[in-house]
Amino acid sequence: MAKELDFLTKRSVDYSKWYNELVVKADLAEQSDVRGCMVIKPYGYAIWEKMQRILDDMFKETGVQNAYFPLLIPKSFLSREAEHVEGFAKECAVVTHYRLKTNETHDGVVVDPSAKLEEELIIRPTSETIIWNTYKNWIHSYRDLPLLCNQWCNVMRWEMRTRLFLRTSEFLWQEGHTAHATREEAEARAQQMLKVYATFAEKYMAVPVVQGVKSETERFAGALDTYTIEAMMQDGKALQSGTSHFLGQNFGKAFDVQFLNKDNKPEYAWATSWGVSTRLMGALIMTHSDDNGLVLPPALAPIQVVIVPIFKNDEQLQQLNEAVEPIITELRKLGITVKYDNAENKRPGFKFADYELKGVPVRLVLGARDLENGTVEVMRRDTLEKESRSLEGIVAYVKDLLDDIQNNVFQKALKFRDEHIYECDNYEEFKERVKDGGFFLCHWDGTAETEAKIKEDTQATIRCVPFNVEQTPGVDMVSGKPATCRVLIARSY
RNA sequence: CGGGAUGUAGCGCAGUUGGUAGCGCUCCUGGUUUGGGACCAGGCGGUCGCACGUUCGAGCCGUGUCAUCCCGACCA
Repeated sequence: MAKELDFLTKRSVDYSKWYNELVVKADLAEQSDVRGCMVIKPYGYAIWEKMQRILDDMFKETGVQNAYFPLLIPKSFLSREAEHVEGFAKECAVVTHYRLKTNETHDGVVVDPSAKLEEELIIRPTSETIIWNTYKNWIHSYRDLPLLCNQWCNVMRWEMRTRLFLRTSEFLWQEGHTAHATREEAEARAQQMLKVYATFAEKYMAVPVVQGVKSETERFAGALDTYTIEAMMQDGKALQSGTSHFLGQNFGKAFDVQFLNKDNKPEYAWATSWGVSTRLMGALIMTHSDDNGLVLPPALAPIQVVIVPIFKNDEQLQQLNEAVEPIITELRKLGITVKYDNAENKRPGFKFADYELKGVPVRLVLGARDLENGTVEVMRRDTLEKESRSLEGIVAYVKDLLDDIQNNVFQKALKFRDEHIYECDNYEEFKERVKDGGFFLCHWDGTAETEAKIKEDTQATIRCVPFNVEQTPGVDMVSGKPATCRVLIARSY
């Protein structure tokens, strides 16, 4: 194995470092020279674009429309909702001036002090405030509701420590913001969008998720309820992969969004917001990758099938080109993305390793031997199995194989996750085992004190109260008091 | 903002008691190769983070400063 790829074997030693190098080597993204920011490279962005397209269609099926709101938020907007500002104040980038000027030595620029803004502008950390300030003008009657908007944009949160895709100062996401006439409708919408996220994660990303509701301390700033999908990474840590918030009337009241209901009585609008970000890329990478690099589920792979010809001279290459052409055409007719890599400046072995590193689900290899025998070598990325098959019926076979891979990577991830979910009611045992990762289902008395103690002792947090776990009576493993529910506890990213 | 470390070629690093900078990878050129990350030969590439100081002389010593990374606190 080439020296620079030794990192792939280090996975169990230092998962963070391994992840970081994989992201860079697979050509997904790299750290920008700008503090805490990330450059998403074309290959990584192609995956994100596929995610965007699928999610966007799913949103629209539920009646959501896209819109766009400003990047800059007047400082005063942010302070209108007390909990919201408290949650975000510490990580906001602030615009204070609108002009630069040449410095005294004429070899650079300085901020022009005379161009100080009367009111500072905040670069959005999330857009509830500016959107609800706008909704005030859009909502007057119950007939204006529900209002269902989504925007695809970037946001900025000045994080202390950043990691590619998982936590960067600037990140790309979508944020949906809905307004409703009734509490019931808003709550239903918040849960509906969580279901959309869960379906997307499992069906397309092949990432199994636990759906649930956050504890009060983990709740979004300004929300009454925060719903979440939690995925398990291969080191056993949890990754919050999407959230949907029921915001009650908090923002309706803060921004004075009132409407007249059917009884001609004024009422504050009910709100939800929900979002997923480029963090999903991190989930995708950390759920499926192996020692050969990335493993992409076919539904999201920018290249689903790569064809590598093996040739010794131009004549052979010509023959292979001709033999391969109908296969490519047929695959593309089925909507399959195919790359035919007949570049002469790289050797086959290099190509094999490179496409494996990039997670291409299926590889077809054709050489002079195959031309004689009418065969082709098929390799599937998820299991790395190779087989020689007849060219006859190869297109239909590959199509089925892609479906099989999509299903298999999900089943594999599901199996891994389920094998690392434990029921545990003994705190000493919990403390010992949680270090090694995994999800723990534990009885909880519902108090913030217990939550804080667990975090202090083990760095683990309550990820959520899962929806699909049968709730049995029990006692809190820390306090010994009667438990209100069984919660999911894990260390997380 | 606390605790620790590091800044030398695009990347990863070495550089001895202070004497004017080197190795591997990458990249470029030529040739031979091509069924699992090729080999040989030649070549390009550096204000040693920045500033000041000590010295005949600083990558190396001193002071300051900036930046980055790791461990905490904070987080989609």
